[in-house]
Amino acid sequence: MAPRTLSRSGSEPLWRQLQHELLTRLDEGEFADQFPGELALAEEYGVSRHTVRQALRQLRADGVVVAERGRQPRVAPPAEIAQPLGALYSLFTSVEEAGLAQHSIVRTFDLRADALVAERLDLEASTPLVYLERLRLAGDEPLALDRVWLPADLAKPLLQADFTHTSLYGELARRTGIRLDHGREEVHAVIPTAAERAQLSCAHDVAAFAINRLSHAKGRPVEWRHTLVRGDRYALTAEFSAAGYRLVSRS
Amino acid sequence: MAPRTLSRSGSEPLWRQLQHELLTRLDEGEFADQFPGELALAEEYGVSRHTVRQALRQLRADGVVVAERGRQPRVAPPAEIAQPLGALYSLFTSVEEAGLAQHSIVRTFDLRADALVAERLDLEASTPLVYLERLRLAGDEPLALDRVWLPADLAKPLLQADFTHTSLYGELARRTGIRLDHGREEVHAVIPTAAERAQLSCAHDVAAFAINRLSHAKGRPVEWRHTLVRGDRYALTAEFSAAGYRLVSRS
DNA sequence: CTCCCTTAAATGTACGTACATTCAAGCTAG
DNA sequence: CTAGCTTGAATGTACGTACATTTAAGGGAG
Repeated sequence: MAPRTLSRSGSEPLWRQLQHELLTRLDEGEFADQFPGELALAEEYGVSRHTVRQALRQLRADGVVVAERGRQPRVAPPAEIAQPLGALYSLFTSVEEAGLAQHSIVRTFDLRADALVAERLDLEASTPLVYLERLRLAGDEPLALDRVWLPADLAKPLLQADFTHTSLYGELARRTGIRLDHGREEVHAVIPTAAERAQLSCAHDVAAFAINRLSHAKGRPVEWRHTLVRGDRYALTAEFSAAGYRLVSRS
Repeated sequence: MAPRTLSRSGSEPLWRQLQHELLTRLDEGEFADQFPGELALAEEYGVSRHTVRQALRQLRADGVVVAERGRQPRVAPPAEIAQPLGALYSLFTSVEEAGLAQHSIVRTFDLRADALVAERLDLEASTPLVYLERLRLAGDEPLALDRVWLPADLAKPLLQADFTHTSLYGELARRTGIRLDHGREEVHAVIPTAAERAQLSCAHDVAAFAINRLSHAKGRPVEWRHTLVRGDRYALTAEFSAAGYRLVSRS
């Protein structure tokens, strides 16, 4: 193994240099099959095991790398369930925990262009987009109206999928390998239009949440979503403390 | 200084025992003025500095204890701004960042009993409560209708305060020393009643957020709050990633 | 009295060692 | 062929040392 060098005279600590080195090599997928052990890294970079442990500490705390006594160290499995956080995730787990069956009615599912959405996805106005419009039911009653746009060059393989029972994020990962890693959402309180009320088959005195979400994968905008949720069937619930703010499923 | 002992035969690592010890002593307020240094702790407990550092690592990462080169180590200032997290905090910082002046009109401010609220606060139905009802304005236009109940035995000193310009949490900390440390809130989408619309002076086609919040301080329920926020003047904005979910002020 | 330098104290970095504990693979005995 | 033992490898814990860096306090020169 070719020994690599770290600057011992620079102002940046050795362990931090090593940490960045490893993050870079991880991003390049170098350790996909196996991650080197502490002693191997210590020898490769010519530093002590103590320094290697300091460099690895944060990577392990962040779950980027998994290490246990006796085990072969490995790169953590790619983020698993962590992606679908947020109000929408909270919504659908809440329904599930309430014991209600969920399924969707696919209203529209095609390729199209939309200048407004394209702009939000940072694309040319005429770029083709995969468009999926679903009515989501929980226990046979409408709960939400869900519209999603994704760039066609990434999401075309999705067109073969049946979204009656499966989740978008699951199919996206399975068919294209794309996993959303971060995003931003806005939650508005609105009064549904007559047309929306009809689709959601809810009374005239019911308000709704309108949730806009822009999600990214590896730095690229990948999903623009607009969801309208009946206000009489759902509430956002959250806990907060010094440790932070966390959405919870209703109990 | 009396040397303290840790179990060297038990299964729990020394550093973890020490960590718990220090947390306990911190809770008892022992280090209010000054926190001992690494060498002092090492000598007091008869362990190496390495072990002390391991024990302190998490306490420092969590911000419980502040340490810097050369400085006297200290216990972190008591949580400062960390308490008022959540949708309401997000709401009012957003308004501030938008450059709008905020003030309140106090509609009601008295002592009363309320069986329903008392139950939520885990109190007897007849327990006297401090009740504060405010109309909150941002830039001279109504933004939210805010109702708060607190146990009178704790919150009586608040009655002397003027809540036209000051925040409840600030006065609570200043006058009673109580700092809320965690809580739970529910955000509903609702259509305001005619009376509420009149108070908020908003159009008939505007929805609203109804936020219920139960806050605790040191394990005791201390605040029940009900806030109605105009949906045309505010949206909840949040970012999410593998690291978690975080409410943000609008940009 | 004030400014600057020295010095002490504290944490940060980095090296070394030793042994304990755990897991997985391989080998051996039955 | 399988069960159980041995062994190697990896991380976890814990000790030690040395020096660098930063801050704050104190003392001395002007």
